Amino acid sequence: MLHLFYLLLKHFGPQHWWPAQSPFEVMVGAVLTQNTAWKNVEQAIANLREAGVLDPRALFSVSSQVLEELIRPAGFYRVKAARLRSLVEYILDRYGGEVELMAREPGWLLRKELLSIHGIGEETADSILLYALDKPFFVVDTYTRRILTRQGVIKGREPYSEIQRLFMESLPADVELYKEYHALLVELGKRYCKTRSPLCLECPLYLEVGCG
DNA sequence: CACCAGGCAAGTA
DNA sequence: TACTTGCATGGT
Repeated sequence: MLHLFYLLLKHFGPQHWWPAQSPFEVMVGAVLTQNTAWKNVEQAIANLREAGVLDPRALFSVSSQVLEELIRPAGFYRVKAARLRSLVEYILDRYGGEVELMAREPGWLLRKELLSIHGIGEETADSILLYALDKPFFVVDTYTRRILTRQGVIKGREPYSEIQRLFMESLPADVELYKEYHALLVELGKRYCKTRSPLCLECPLYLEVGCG
């Protein structure tokens, strides 16, 4: 697993994810990017910033209809508005809206709490834990699954937890490593492993490790 | 025109 | 546990 990381790092260079100005913005982005191109999320976040609602209290204070219009470019805007509300409500109730306070809790506890929020599944929870709160949880997304399947490392139908364990049990629990690794997998996936084409001859790893 | 994007929940068997 | 469907905009 580390070998693949160094291969990707050498080829693509550091990705310095996640683009955001605050941990809360990362959380919002994590929800908005669910099954959605990041480009669309950028516009939605820009709208939220212009409206001055990129903090828990302000976001909770706007009406659902206004919120929906602000995030419309990110798609699924009705369900996502409700999901953002659920997330923000949790941060306000449990931590008084203070993300810094939240970040002091142990990761295993936060993960359990995040997963209990309606609209936050495993990938979104881990994205928040890793990129917003600096907790060492590896993020498994569709690209990760696709790339590992093509590498022959997994069969493809394994549950999320199993794939996550594969990384976390073979890598040191290093936040920066996890951040960079996931970002690199997404970069590889976006550029060379789109759709279900069985071969990707353009793939830089094709010759080196047989990314077919 | 079809297909995809940094998922999740609810329903069905 | 393992599929299937709805959610929706914007880019290729």
